[in-house]
Amino acid sequence: MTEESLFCAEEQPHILLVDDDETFTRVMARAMTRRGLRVSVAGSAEEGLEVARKDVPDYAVLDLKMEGDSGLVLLPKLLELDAEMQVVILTGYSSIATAVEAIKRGARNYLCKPADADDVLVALLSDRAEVENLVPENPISVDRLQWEHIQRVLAEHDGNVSATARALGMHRRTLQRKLQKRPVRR
Amino acid sequence: MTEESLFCAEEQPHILLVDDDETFTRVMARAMTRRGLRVSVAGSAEEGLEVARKDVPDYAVLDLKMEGDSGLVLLPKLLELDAEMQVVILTGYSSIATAVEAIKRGARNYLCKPADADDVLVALLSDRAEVENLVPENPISVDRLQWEHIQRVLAEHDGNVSATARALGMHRRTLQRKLQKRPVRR
DNA sequence: CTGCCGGCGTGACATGTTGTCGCAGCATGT
DNA sequence: ACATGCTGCGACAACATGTCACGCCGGCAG
Repeated sequence: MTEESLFCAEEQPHILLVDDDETFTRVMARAMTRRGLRVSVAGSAEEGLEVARKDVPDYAVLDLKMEGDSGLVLLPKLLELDAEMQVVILTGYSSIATAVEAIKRGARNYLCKPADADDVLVALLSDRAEVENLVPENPISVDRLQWEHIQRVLAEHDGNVSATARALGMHRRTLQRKLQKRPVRR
Repeated sequence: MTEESLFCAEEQPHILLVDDDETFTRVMARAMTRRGLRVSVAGSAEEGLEVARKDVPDYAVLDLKMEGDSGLVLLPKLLELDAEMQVVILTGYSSIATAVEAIKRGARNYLCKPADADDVLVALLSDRAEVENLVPENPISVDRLQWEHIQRVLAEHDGNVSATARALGMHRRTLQRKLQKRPVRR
């Protein structure tokens, strides 16, 4: 995909970016503008909802871990405004548990940072995910497995860190440190 | 959860297990039977579809990586037989991409091996009435999960420590040390 | 209002675990 | 005989964890 405008000016699509990482939204907004979209930006889920209410977007890109509500909370609220809205979740703290939840709540796709504007557009626009050349060659790594398990148990405990640590028989301090780190890929 | 039957005999639910790992299906089938389900087993996606056509199950557990078609191919075909069927994907080769695809194709949930019968039941039944009865569930500890995963991959590589370490992206020395320790309980 | 409790975030430090390198012994195939 | 690959193990620095401790916040009973 090129950086040329993909859309004609008359029907410029409107995309909403919601992320508390300002560097990310600035770069992504610029890239999206260059590709011919009209961009709105919000730094939190609450702000994102406000913006979307005033000017309903066609597309949205949401982060998961933000101050206040997570993108998973915002997602169904956006779809209430417009059930046809195409929403992707884009986060550095990706896990299978949150991916499953995001798709169940109506997300179009789920991406891991780092991802560029083209990745996002493909995720938003591609009609059907290609067939499954996507089954990995190797089994999941132990670190990744641990991350996925922690995320799952954490979700089961509604995000309660202390309860999760108790359930896993692990020290709360240790769990906190693991959660602060980014997930390992593969 | 106990190993007591969760269901009354008159309305014994029917569950289909599809996995080419015979050890897995044997153990899982036994655990499911003990919990009061009627179990069918298939060793491939094609065989699973055949079995399901003759006797449509209420639940299904599908592996991803199998000889022939993947569980992702079987999934929509099963839902054609009965749109109400509750299906989970359970695999050692898990990834966010396949998780997203599985949910889009109508899976109820997506789990990483190793997972036990209780994990599967929770994934199948969560948000339903039955889950209330089996809530006092204790998640497996991270250490135990890691041990079981290592054993699984080790078996897949015929006990080759070096190959296993490579597949898991972990240092051979570290794997050796982990293997010398005894399995953690709980 | 106030004290108590539980959850959350953080610092500090001793101890345990891992990554990394190296070496030697054993099989296997050329 | 040689190359290759797997295994076991010692050593040590880098990193992760368990543990204790403190302060902050929000809910709730007294």
